[in-house]
Amino acid sequence: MTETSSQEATAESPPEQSTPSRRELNKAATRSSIASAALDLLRSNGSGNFTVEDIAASAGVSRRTFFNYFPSLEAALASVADGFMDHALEQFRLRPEEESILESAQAALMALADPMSVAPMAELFSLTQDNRQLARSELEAWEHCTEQIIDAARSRLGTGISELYLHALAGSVISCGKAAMTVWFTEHGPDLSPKSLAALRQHLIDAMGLLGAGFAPPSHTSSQTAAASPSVPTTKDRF
Amino acid sequence: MTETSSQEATAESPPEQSTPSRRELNKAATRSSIASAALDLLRSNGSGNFTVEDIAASAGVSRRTFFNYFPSLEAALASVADGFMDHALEQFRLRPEEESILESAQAALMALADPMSVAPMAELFSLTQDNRQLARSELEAWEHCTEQIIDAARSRLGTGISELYLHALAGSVISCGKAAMTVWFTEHGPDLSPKSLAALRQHLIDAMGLLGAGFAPPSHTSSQTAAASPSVPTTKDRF
DNA sequence: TCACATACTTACACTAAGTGCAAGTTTGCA
DNA sequence: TGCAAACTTGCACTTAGTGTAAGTATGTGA
Repeated sequence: MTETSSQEATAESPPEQSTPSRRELNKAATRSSIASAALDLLRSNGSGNFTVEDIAASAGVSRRTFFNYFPSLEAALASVADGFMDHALEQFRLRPEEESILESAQAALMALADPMSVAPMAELFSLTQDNRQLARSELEAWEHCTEQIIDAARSRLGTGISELYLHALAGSVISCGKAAMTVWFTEHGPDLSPKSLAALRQHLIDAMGLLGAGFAPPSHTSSQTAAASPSVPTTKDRF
Repeated sequence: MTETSSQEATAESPPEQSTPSRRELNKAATRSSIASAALDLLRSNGSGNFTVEDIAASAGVSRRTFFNYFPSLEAALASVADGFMDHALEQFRLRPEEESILESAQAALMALADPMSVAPMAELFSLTQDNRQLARSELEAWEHCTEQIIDAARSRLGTGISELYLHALAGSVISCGKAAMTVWFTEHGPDLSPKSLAALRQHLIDAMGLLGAGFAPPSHTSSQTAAASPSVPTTKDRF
Protein backbone atom coordinates (compact mmCIF):
# COMPACT_ATOMS: atom_id res chain seq x y z
CA MET A 1 0.00 0.00 0.00
CA THR A 2 1.94 2.92 1.33
CA GLU A 3 1.38 5.37 -1.51
CA THR A 4 -1.73 3.68 -2.77
CA SER A 5 -3.74 5.56 -0.24
CA SER A 6 -2.57 9.06 -1.14
CA GLN A 7 -5.52 10.58 -2.92
CA GLU A 8 -6.63 13.68 -4.74
CA ALA A 9 -5.52 15.98 -1.98
CA THR A 10 -2.01 14.61 -2.07
CA ALA A 11 -1.64 13.68 -5.67
CA GLU A 12 1.44 15.57 -6.84
CA SER A 13 4.39 16.79 -4.80
CA PRO A 14 5.60 14.50 -2.01
CA PRO A 15 8.43 16.77 -0.80
CA GLU A 16 10.82 13.83 -0.43
CA GLN A 17 12.11 13.93 3.14
CA SER A 18 13.20 17.33 4.39
CA THR A 19 11.11 20.10 5.92
CA PRO A 20 8.04 18.51 7.42
CA SER A 21 6.15 21.69 6.64
CA ARG A 22 3.01 22.69 8.43
CA ARG A 23 0.90 21.31 5.63
CA GLU A 24 2.65 17.98 5.72
CA LEU A 25 2.17 17.75 9.44
CA ASN A 26 -1.48 18.65 9.21
CA LYS A 27 -2.09 16.09 6.55
CA ALA A 28 -0.27 13.37 8.43
CA ALA A 29 -2.26 14.23 11.54
CA THR A 30 -5.56 14.17 9.70
CA ARG A 31 -4.67 10.92 8.04
CA SER A 32 -3.76 9.18 11.23
CA SER A 33 -6.72 10.59 13.09
CA ILE A 34 -9.01 9.17 10.44
CA ALA A 35 -7.25 5.82 10.58
CA SER A 36 -7.45 5.58 14.34
CA ALA A 37 -11.07 6.70 14.37
CA ALA A 38 -11.76 3.85 11.99
CA LEU A 39 -9.93 1.41 14.22
CA ASP A 40 -11.79 2.65 17.27
CA LEU A 41 -15.12 2.12 15.57
CA LEU A 42 -14.03 -1.33 14.48
CA ARG A 43 -13.19 -2.13 18.07
CA SER A 44 -16.39 -0.76 19.55
CA ASN A 45 -18.97 -1.60 16.90
CA GLY A 46 -17.49 -4.62 15.18
CA SER A 47 -16.87 -4.97 11.48
CA GLY A 48 -19.71 -3.99 9.21
CA ASN A 49 -21.51 -2.01 11.87
CA PHE A 50 -20.31 1.50 11.07
CA THR A 51 -20.09 3.71 8.00
CA VAL A 52 -17.63 6.09 6.43
CA GLU A 53 -19.82 8.89 7.71
CA ASP A 54 -19.35 7.60 11.25
CA ILE A 55 -15.59 7.54 10.84
CA ALA A 56 -15.50 11.02 9.40
CA ALA A 57 -17.66 12.40 12.17
CA SER A 58 -15.58 10.65 14.80
CA ALA A 59 -12.37 12.02 13.26
CA GLY A 60 -13.85 15.50 13.04
CA VAL A 61 -13.74 15.84 9.28
CA SER A 62 -16.31 15.77 6.51
CA ARG A 63 -17.26 12.65 4.66
CA ARG A 64 -15.72 14.17 1.55
CA THR A 65 -12.42 14.68 3.29
CA PHE A 66 -12.36 11.08 4.33
CA PHE A 67 -12.46 10.13 0.68
CA ASN A 68 -9.69 12.62 -0.01
CA TYR A 69 -7.46 10.49 2.18
CA PHE A 70 -8.69 6.96 1.65
CA PRO A 71 -10.50 5.41 -1.30
CA SER A 72 -12.66 3.26 0.93
CA LEU A 73 -13.45 2.32 4.49
CA GLU A 74 -11.34 -0.80 4.15
CA ALA A 75 -8.35 1.20 2.97
CA ALA A 76 -8.46 3.27 6.11
CA LEU A 77 -8.23 0.15 8.22
CA ALA A 78 -5.70 -1.44 5.94
CA SER A 79 -3.32 1.43 6.60
CA VAL A 80 -2.53 -0.35 9.84
CA ALA A 81 -1.46 -3.44 7.96
CA ASP A 82 0.43 -1.24 5.53
CA GLY A 83 2.49 0.22 8.31
CA PHE A 84 3.29 -3.25 9.54
CA MET A 85 4.41 -4.45 6.16
CA ASP A 86 6.31 -1.30 5.31
CA HIS A 87 8.27 -1.89 8.46
CA ALA A 88 9.09 -5.40 7.32
CA LEU A 89 10.13 -4.21 3.89
CA GLU A 90 12.38 -1.61 5.40
CA GLN A 91 14.10 -4.33 7.40
CA PHE A 92 14.47 -6.39 4.26
CA ARG A 93 16.11 -3.58 2.34
CA LEU A 94 18.55 -2.98 5.14
CA ARG A 95 19.96 -6.49 4.95
CA PRO A 96 23.42 -6.90 3.44
CA GLU A 97 23.61 -7.39 -0.30
CA GLU A 98 25.46 -10.66 -0.17
CA GLU A 99 22.92 -12.38 2.07
CA SER A 100 20.54 -14.82 0.42
CA ILE A 101 17.01 -13.64 -0.19
CA LEU A 102 15.59 -16.29 2.10
CA GLU A 103 17.84 -15.28 4.93
CA SER A 104 17.08 -11.62 4.47
CA ALA A 105 13.38 -12.37 4.38
CA GLN A 106 13.61 -14.40 7.54
CA ALA A 107 15.50 -11.65 9.30
CA ALA A 108 12.97 -9.07 8.15
CA LEU A 109 10.05 -11.15 9.29
CA MET A 110 11.75 -11.68 12.58
CA ALA A 111 11.76 -7.97 13.22
CA LEU A 112 7.98 -8.09 13.14
CA ALA A 113 7.58 -10.42 16.04
CA ASP A 114 8.12 -7.71 18.61
CA PRO A 115 5.07 -6.40 20.44
CA MET A 116 5.24 -2.85 19.12
CA SER A 117 4.99 -3.94 15.50
CA VAL A 118 2.78 -6.92 15.76
CA ALA A 119 0.21 -5.63 18.23
CA PRO A 120 -1.82 -3.47 15.83
CA MET A 121 -1.54 -6.09 13.12
CA ALA A 122 -2.71 -8.85 15.41
CA GLU A 123 -5.62 -6.76 16.56
CA LEU A 124 -6.61 -5.99 13.00
CA PHE A 125 -6.28 -9.66 12.23
CA SER A 126 -8.68 -10.57 15.00
CA LEU A 127 -11.20 -7.89 14.25
CA THR A 128 -11.06 -8.58 10.56
CA GLN A 129 -11.53 -12.30 10.36
CA ASP A 130 -15.28 -12.27 9.87
CA ASN A 131 -15.51 -9.65 7.17
CA ARG A 132 -15.15 -10.36 3.47
CA GLN A 133 -14.32 -6.83 2.44
CA LEU A 134 -11.67 -6.43 5.08
CA ALA A 135 -10.15 -9.79 4.33
CA ARG A 136 -9.83 -8.69 0.73
CA SER A 137 -7.97 -5.58 1.72
CA GLU A 138 -5.60 -7.67 3.71
CA LEU A 139 -4.95 -9.89 0.73
CA GLU A 140 -4.18 -6.78 -1.24
CA ALA A 141 -1.72 -5.66 1.39
CA TRP A 142 0.12 -8.97 1.20
CA GLU A 143 0.11 -8.75 -2.57
CA HIS A 144 1.56 -5.27 -2.49
CA CYS A 145 4.23 -6.51 -0.14
CA THR A 146 5.07 -9.30 -2.56
CA GLU A 147 5.59 -6.82 -5.35
CA GLN A 148 7.88 -4.74 -3.19
CA ILE A 149 9.95 -7.80 -2.40
CA ILE A 150 10.18 -8.64 -6.06
CA ASP A 151 11.54 -5.17 -6.76
CA ALA A 152 13.95 -5.29 -3.86
CA ALA A 153 15.18 -8.75 -4.79
CA ARG A 154 15.56 -7.81 -8.43
CA SER A 155 17.70 -4.83 -7.64
CA ARG A 156 19.82 -6.96 -5.37
CA LEU A 157 20.26 -9.94 -7.66
CA GLY A 158 20.67 -7.89 -10.80
CA THR A 159 18.33 -7.62 -13.75
CA GLY A 160 19.70 -10.79 -15.32
CA ILE A 161 17.77 -12.88 -12.86
CA SER A 162 14.78 -14.85 -14.10
CA GLU A 163 11.47 -13.11 -13.48
CA LEU A 164 9.91 -16.45 -12.71
CA TYR A 165 12.45 -17.01 -9.99
CA LEU A 166 11.74 -13.61 -8.49
CA HIS A 167 7.98 -13.96 -8.56
CA ALA A 168 7.90 -17.51 -7.29
CA LEU A 169 10.39 -16.79 -4.53
CA ALA A 170 8.78 -13.57 -3.34
CA GLY A 171 5.33 -15.11 -3.46
CA SER A 172 6.45 -18.13 -1.51
CA VAL A 173 8.22 -16.07 1.11
CA ILE A 174 5.12 -13.99 1.66
CA SER A 175 2.97 -17.09 1.73
CA CYS A 176 5.14 -18.50 4.46
CA GLY A 177 4.93 -15.29 6.44
CA LYS A 178 1.19 -15.30 5.99
CA ALA A 179 0.98 -18.96 6.97
CA ALA A 180 2.98 -18.33 10.13
CA MET A 181 0.75 -15.44 11.11
CA THR A 182 -2.43 -17.32 10.33
CA VAL A 183 -1.47 -20.42 12.26
CA TRP A 184 -0.15 -18.37 15.12
CA PHE A 185 -3.35 -16.42 15.28
CA THR A 186 -5.62 -19.43 15.22
CA GLU A 187 -3.57 -20.90 18.03
CA HIS A 188 -3.10 -17.84 20.21
CA GLY A 189 -5.74 -15.35 19.20
CA PRO A 190 -4.87 -11.76 20.03
CA ASP A 191 -2.56 -12.86 22.84
CA LEU A 192 0.60 -10.73 22.74
CA SER A 193 2.41 -12.16 25.72
CA PRO A 194 6.14 -12.87 25.34
CA LYS A 195 5.35 -16.56 25.21
CA SER A 196 2.87 -16.09 22.42
CA LEU A 197 5.26 -13.89 20.47
CA ALA A 198 7.98 -16.48 20.87
CA ALA A 199 5.64 -18.96 19.24
CA LEU A 200 5.06 -16.57 16.37
CA ARG A 201 8.78 -16.10 15.96
CA GLN A 202 9.27 -19.85 15.94
CA HIS A 203 6.56 -20.26 13.33
CA LEU A 204 8.25 -17.72 11.11
CA ILE A 205 11.56 -19.53 11.47
CA ASP A 206 9.95 -22.91 10.84
CA ALA A 207 8.05 -21.73 7.79
CA MET A 208 11.13 -20.24 6.22
CA GLY A 209 13.02 -23.40 7.07
CA LEU A 210 10.43 -25.50 5.31
CA LEU A 211 10.67 -23.26 2.29
CA GLY A 212 14.45 -23.45 2.23
CA ALA A 213 14.27 -27.23 2.50
CA GLY A 214 11.81 -27.59 -0.34
CA PHE A 215 9.08 -28.77 2.03
CA ALA A 216 10.86 -32.07 2.24
CA PRO A 217 9.66 -34.08 5.23
CA PRO A 218 5.95 -34.07 6.00
CA SER A 219 6.60 -34.08 9.73
CA HIS A 220 3.84 -35.50 11.85
CA THR A 221 4.99 -33.88 15.04
CA SER A 222 3.89 -30.48 16.29
CA SER A 223 5.08 -27.36 14.56
CA GLN A 224 7.78 -26.79 17.13
CA THR A 225 9.94 -29.48 15.62
CA ALA A 226 8.58 -29.33 12.12
CA ALA A 227 11.67 -27.76 10.57
CA ALA A 228 14.36 -28.79 12.95
CA SER A 229 17.35 -27.71 10.93
CA PRO A 230 16.53 -24.90 8.53
CA SER A 231 20.19 -24.24 7.78
CA VAL A 232 21.04 -27.90 7.18
CA PRO A 233 18.13 -28.94 5.01
CA THR A 234 17.55 -32.62 4.59
CA THR A 235 17.41 -33.37 0.92
CA LYS A 236 15.76 -36.71 0.64
CA ASP A 237 12.30 -37.90 -0.26
CA ARG A 238 11.72 -34.59 -1.91
CA PHE A 239 8.98 -34.79 -4.54
CA MET B 1 -15.15 -19.79 -4.89
CA THR B 2 -17.50 -22.40 -6.29
CA GLU B 3 -20.27 -22.21 -3.74
CA THR B 4 -19.45 -18.72 -2.60
CA SER B 5 -21.50 -17.33 -5.41
CA SER B 6 -24.71 -19.18 -4.68
CA GLN B 7 -26.98 -16.59 -3.17
CA GLU B 8 -30.36 -16.14 -1.60
CA ALA B 9 -32.14 -17.80 -4.46
CA THR B 10 -30.09 -20.95 -4.05
CA ALA B 11 -29.49 -20.97 -0.36
CA GLU B 12 -30.83 -24.31 0.82
CA SER B 13 -31.19 -27.55 -1.09
CA PRO B 14 -28.42 -28.39 -3.55
CA PRO B 15 -29.94 -31.66 -4.80
CA GLU B 16 -26.51 -33.31 -4.79
CA GLN B 17 -26.06 -34.78 -8.24
CA SER B 18 -29.07 -36.60 -9.65
CA THR B 19 -32.10 -35.21 -11.46
CA PRO B 20 -31.08 -31.94 -13.02
CA SER B 21 -34.65 -30.76 -12.62
CA ARG B 22 -36.15 -28.00 -14.66
CA ARG B 23 -35.49 -25.51 -11.94
CA GLU B 24 -31.86 -26.49 -11.69
CA LEU B 25 -31.44 -26.15 -15.40
CA ASN B 26 -33.09 -22.75 -15.45
CA LYS B 27 -30.94 -21.49 -12.67
CA ALA B 28 -27.77 -22.76 -14.26
CA ALA B 29 -28.78 -21.19 -17.53
CA THR B 30 -29.56 -17.86 -15.92
CA ARG B 31 -26.34 -17.94 -14.01
CA SER B 32 -24.20 -18.61 -17.00
CA SER B 33 -26.06 -16.12 -19.14
CA ILE B 34 -25.37 -13.43 -16.56
CA ALA B 35 -21.74 -14.41 -16.37
CA SER B 36 -21.25 -14.37 -20.10
CA ALA B 37 -23.12 -11.10 -20.45
CA ALA B 38 -20.67 -9.66 -17.96
CA LEU B 39 -17.74 -11.04 -19.88
CA ASP B 40 -19.10 -9.66 -23.14
CA LEU B 41 -19.43 -6.21 -21.64
CA LEU B 42 -15.94 -6.45 -20.27
CA ARG B 43 -14.69 -7.29 -23.73
CA SER B 44 -16.61 -4.55 -25.52
CA ASN B 45 -16.55 -1.70 -23.01
CA GLY B 46 -13.42 -2.37 -21.00
CA SER B 47 -13.24 -2.71 -17.26
CA GLY B 48 -15.00 -0.07 -15.24
CA ASN B 49 -17.11 1.12 -18.13
CA PHE B 50 -20.31 -0.76 -17.46
CA THR B 51 -22.66 -1.31 -14.55
CA VAL B 52 -24.56 -4.14 -12.97
CA GLU B 53 -27.65 -2.70 -14.58
CA ASP B 54 -26.03 -3.07 -17.99
CA ILE B 55 -25.19 -6.68 -17.31
CA ALA B 56 -28.68 -7.46 -16.08
CA ALA B 57 -30.27 -5.81 -19.09
CA SER B 58 -27.92 -7.60 -21.44
CA ALA B 59 -28.68 -10.94 -19.80
CA GLY B 60 -32.41 -10.24 -19.88
CA VAL B 61 -32.98 -10.23 -16.15
CA SER B 62 -33.70 -7.59 -13.56
CA ARG B 63 -31.00 -5.88 -11.58
CA ARG B 64 -32.35 -7.56 -8.48
CA THR B 65 -32.02 -10.97 -10.05
CA PHE B 66 -28.42 -10.27 -10.85
CA PHE B 67 -27.81 -9.80 -7.15
CA ASN B 68 -29.66 -12.99 -6.42
CA TYR B 69 -26.96 -14.81 -8.34
CA PHE B 70 -23.82 -12.80 -7.66
CA PRO B 71 -22.95 -10.56 -4.73
CA SER B 72 -21.16 -8.08 -6.97
CA LEU B 73 -20.15 -7.28 -10.49
CA GLU B 74 -16.67 -8.62 -9.82
CA ALA B 75 -18.05 -11.90 -8.57
CA ALA B 76 -19.84 -12.44 -11.85
CA LEU B 77 -16.59 -12.09 -13.72
CA ALA B 78 -14.66 -14.07 -11.15
CA SER B 79 -16.87 -17.06 -11.82
CA VAL B 80 -14.70 -17.62 -14.85
CA ALA B 81 -11.59 -17.85 -12.69
CA ASP B 82 -13.50 -20.04 -10.28
CA GLY B 83 -14.21 -22.53 -12.98
CA PHE B 84 -10.56 -22.59 -13.90
CA MET B 85 -9.41 -23.20 -10.37
CA ASP B 86 -12.11 -25.74 -9.59
CA HIS B 87 -10.83 -27.69 -12.52
CA ALA B 88 -7.33 -27.58 -11.10
CA LEU B 89 -8.52 -28.67 -7.68
CA GLU B 90 -10.41 -31.54 -9.19
CA GLN B 91 -7.21 -32.70 -10.86
CA PHE B 92 -5.38 -32.40 -7.59
CA ARG B 93 -7.86 -34.52 -5.72
CA LEU B 94 -7.69 -37.20 -8.37
CA ARG B 95 -3.98 -37.73 -7.84
CA PRO B 96 -2.89 -40.93 -6.06
CA GLU B 97 -2.68 -40.78 -2.29
CA GLU B 98 0.93 -41.81 -2.07
CA GLU B 99 2.20 -39.10 -4.39
CA SER B 100 3.89 -36.11 -2.78
CA ILE B 101 1.91 -32.93 -2.51
CA LEU B 102 4.32 -31.07 -4.73
CA GLU B 103 4.08 -33.65 -7.45
CA SER B 104 0.31 -33.73 -7.26
CA ALA B 105 0.21 -29.98 -7.43
CA GLN B 106 2.46 -29.91 -10.41
CA ALA B 107 0.36 -32.49 -12.19
CA ALA B 108 -2.80 -30.56 -11.40
CA LEU B 109 -1.36 -27.30 -12.64
CA MET B 110 -0.20 -29.03 -15.75
CA ALA B 111 -3.76 -29.94 -16.61
CA LEU B 112 -4.50 -26.23 -16.82
CA ALA B 113 -2.09 -25.51 -19.59
CA ASP B 114 -4.39 -26.80 -22.28
CA PRO B 115 -6.22 -24.28 -24.42
CA MET B 116 -9.73 -25.19 -23.32
CA SER B 117 -9.03 -24.46 -19.67
CA VAL B 118 -6.62 -21.63 -19.92
CA ALA B 119 -8.25 -19.58 -22.65
CA PRO B 120 -11.01 -17.97 -20.56
CA MET B 121 -8.62 -17.48 -17.68
CA ALA B 122 -6.03 -15.83 -19.87
CA GLU B 123 -8.62 -13.55 -21.38
CA LEU B 124 -9.87 -12.56 -17.97
CA PHE B 125 -6.30 -11.98 -16.92
CA SER B 126 -5.72 -9.63 -19.81
CA LEU B 127 -8.97 -7.74 -19.42
CA THR B 128 -8.55 -7.51 -15.70
CA GLN B 129 -5.05 -6.19 -15.29
CA ASP B 130 -5.96 -2.51 -15.12
CA ASN B 131 -8.77 -2.75 -12.59
CA ARG B 132 -8.27 -2.72 -8.84
CA GLN B 133 -11.60 -4.27 -7.97
CA LEU B 134 -11.20 -7.10 -10.41
CA ALA B 135 -7.65 -7.76 -9.36
CA ARG B 136 -8.92 -8.11 -5.81
CA SER B 137 -11.46 -10.69 -6.84
CA GLU B 138 -8.73 -12.63 -8.51
CA LEU B 139 -6.67 -12.57 -5.35
CA GLU B 140 -9.66 -13.91 -3.53
CA ALA B 141 -9.98 -16.72 -6.02
CA TRP B 142 -6.36 -17.72 -5.47
CA GLU B 143 -6.88 -17.53 -1.74
CA HIS B 144 -9.91 -19.75 -1.91
CA CYS B 145 -7.92 -22.19 -3.96
CA THR B 146 -5.21 -22.21 -1.32
CA GLU B 147 -7.71 -23.13 1.35
CA GLN B 148 -9.04 -25.95 -0.75
CA ILE B 149 -5.54 -27.29 -1.20
CA ILE B 150 -4.95 -27.11 2.52
CA ASP B 151 -8.05 -29.19 3.10
CA ALA B 152 -7.16 -31.67 0.42
CA ALA B 153 -3.60 -32.01 1.65
CA ARG B 154 -4.72 -32.38 5.25
CA SER B 155 -7.06 -35.19 4.44
CA ARG B 156 -4.33 -36.87 2.45
CA LEU B 157 -1.52 -36.49 4.96
CA GLY B 158 -3.65 -37.16 8.00
CA THR B 159 -4.69 -34.78 10.73
CA GLY B 160 -1.42 -35.26 12.60
CA ILE B 161 0.36 -33.06 10.14
CA SER B 162 1.49 -29.62 11.27
CA GLU B 163 -0.90 -26.86 10.29
CA LEU B 164 2.04 -24.60 9.60
CA TYR B 165 3.38 -27.11 7.13
CA LEU B 166 0.04 -27.31 5.37
CA HIS B 167 -0.50 -23.58 5.17
CA ALA B 168 3.04 -22.75 4.12
CA LEU B 169 3.12 -25.49 1.52
CA ALA B 170 -0.27 -24.75 0.01
CA GLY B 171 0.42 -21.04 -0.05
CA SER B 172 3.76 -21.55 -1.72
CA VAL B 173 2.37 -23.90 -4.31
CA ILE B 174 -0.32 -21.42 -5.22
CA SER B 175 2.22 -18.61 -5.26
CA CYS B 176 4.29 -20.56 -7.72
CA GLY B 177 1.28 -21.22 -9.91
CA LYS B 178 0.41 -17.57 -9.76
CA ALA B 179 3.98 -16.57 -10.52
CA ALA B 180 4.08 -18.85 -13.54
CA MET B 181 0.84 -17.42 -14.88
CA THR B 182 1.89 -13.84 -14.24
CA VAL B 183 5.27 -14.19 -15.88
CA TRP B 184 3.80 -16.12 -18.75
CA PHE B 185 1.19 -13.48 -19.28
CA THR B 186 3.59 -10.56 -19.22
CA GLU B 187 5.72 -12.39 -21.76
CA HIS B 188 3.03 -13.68 -24.09
CA GLY B 189 -0.08 -11.64 -23.44
CA PRO B 190 -3.28 -13.39 -24.43
CA ASP B 191 -1.45 -15.55 -26.97
CA LEU B 192 -2.80 -19.08 -26.76
CA SER B 193 -0.75 -20.71 -29.50
CA PRO B 194 0.75 -24.13 -28.77
CA LYS B 195 4.17 -22.50 -28.47
CA SER B 196 2.90 -20.03 -25.92
CA LEU B 197 1.13 -22.73 -23.93
CA ALA B 198 4.29 -24.80 -23.97
CA ALA B 199 6.04 -21.86 -22.36
CA LEU B 200 3.34 -21.68 -19.69
CA ARG B 201 3.72 -25.37 -19.04
CA GLN B 202 7.45 -24.97 -18.74
CA HIS B 203 7.02 -22.08 -16.32
CA LEU B 204 4.77 -24.17 -14.15
CA ILE B 205 7.31 -26.98 -14.12
CA ASP B 206 10.17 -24.61 -13.41
CA ALA B 207 8.36 -22.84 -10.62
CA MET B 208 7.48 -26.08 -8.89
CA GLY B 209 11.03 -27.23 -9.41
CA LEU B 210 12.34 -24.13 -7.71
CA LEU B 211 10.01 -24.71 -4.84
CA GLY B 212 11.04 -28.31 -4.47
CA ALA B 213 14.68 -27.28 -4.51
CA GLY B 214 14.23 -24.63 -1.86
CA PHE B 215 14.96 -21.86 -4.36
CA ALA B 216 18.57 -22.83 -4.22
CA PRO B 217 20.47 -21.41 -7.18
CA PRO B 218 19.69 -17.85 -8.26
CA SER B 219 20.16 -18.70 -11.91
CA HIS B 220 21.04 -15.78 -14.13
CA THR B 221 19.94 -17.44 -17.33
CA SER B 222 16.47 -17.21 -18.80
CA SER B 223 13.62 -19.03 -17.14
CA GLN B 224 13.85 -21.90 -19.57
CA THR B 225 16.85 -23.35 -17.76
CA ALA B 226 16.14 -21.94 -14.36
CA ALA B 227 15.22 -25.21 -12.71
CA ALA B 228 16.82 -27.75 -14.93
CA SER B 229 16.20 -30.82 -12.82
CA PRO B 230 13.15 -30.48 -10.60
CA SER B 231 13.29 -34.10 -9.58
CA VAL B 232 17.01 -34.02 -8.77
CA PRO B 233 17.19 -30.80 -6.79
CA THR B 234 20.58 -29.26 -6.35
CA THR B 235 21.11 -28.71 -2.67
CA LYS B 236 23.95 -26.29 -2.35
CA ASP B 237 24.28 -22.63 -1.52
CA ARG B 238 20.94 -22.84 0.13
CA PHE B 239 20.49 -20.13 2.75
C1' DT C 1 -55.67 -31.85 -14.67
C1' DC C 2 -56.42 -29.15 -10.85
C1' DA C 3 -54.92 -27.06 -6.84
C1' DC C 4 -51.48 -25.89 -3.64
C1' DA C 5 -46.81 -25.13 -1.79
C1' DT C 6 -42.46 -23.71 -2.88
C1' DA C 7 -38.95 -21.62 -5.64
C1' DC C 8 -37.76 -17.88 -8.39
C1' DT C 9 -38.28 -13.08 -10.49
C1' DT C 10 -39.31 -8.52 -10.22
C1' DA C 11 -40.53 -3.66 -8.82
C1' DC C 12 -39.93 -0.45 -5.35
C1' DA C 13 -37.80 1.88 -1.76
C1' DC C 14 -34.03 2.76 0.99
C1' DT C 15 -29.08 3.21 2.86
C1' DA C 16 -24.44 3.90 1.85
C1' DA C 17 -20.26 4.20 -1.31
C1' DG C 18 -17.78 6.95 -4.21
C1' DT C 19 -16.98 11.17 -7.34
C1' DG C 20 -17.12 15.83 -9.70
C1' DC C 21 -17.52 20.53 -8.86
C1' DA C 22 -17.46 25.01 -7.03
C1' DA C 23 -17.09 27.85 -3.17
C1' DG C 24 -14.78 28.51 1.22
C1' DT C 25 -10.59 28.32 4.34
C1' DT C 26 -5.76 27.70 5.48
C1' DT C 27 -0.87 27.78 4.49
C1' DG C 28 3.43 29.12 1.94
C1' DC C 29 5.86 32.70 0.08
C1' DA C 30 7.31 37.15 -1.73
C1' DT D 1 0.17 42.29 3.57
C1' DG D 2 -1.46 40.04 -0.17
C1' DC D 3 -1.62 36.50 -3.62
C1' DA D 4 -1.41 31.64 -5.24
C1' DA D 5 -1.63 27.04 -4.24
C1' DA D 6 -3.18 23.46 -1.21
C1' DC D 7 -6.76 21.71 1.50
C1' DT D 8 -11.66 21.22 3.27
C1' DT D 9 -16.35 21.19 2.74
C1' DG D 10 -21.26 21.00 1.07
C1' DC D 11 -24.02 19.59 -2.58
C1' DA D 12 -25.66 16.92 -6.17
C1' DC D 13 -25.43 12.86 -8.59
C1' DT D 14 -24.63 7.86 -10.04
C1' DT D 15 -24.14 3.24 -8.63
C1' DA D 16 -23.89 -0.75 -5.31
C1' DG D 17 -26.27 -3.60 -2.47
C1' DT D 18 -30.38 -5.20 0.42
C1' DG D 19 -35.19 -5.88 2.48
C1' DT D 20 -39.81 -6.61 1.32
C1' DA D 21 -43.93 -7.77 -0.79
C1' DA D 22 -46.28 -9.03 -4.75
C1' DG D 23 -46.19 -11.65 -8.99
C1' DT D 24 -44.92 -15.86 -12.00
C1' DA D 25 -43.13 -20.45 -12.85
C1' DT D 26 -42.39 -25.17 -11.28
C1' DG D 27 -43.00 -29.57 -8.82
C1' DT D 28 -46.28 -32.62 -6.43
C1' DG D 29 -50.08 -35.07 -4.65
C1' DA D 30 -54.91 -36.03 -5.25
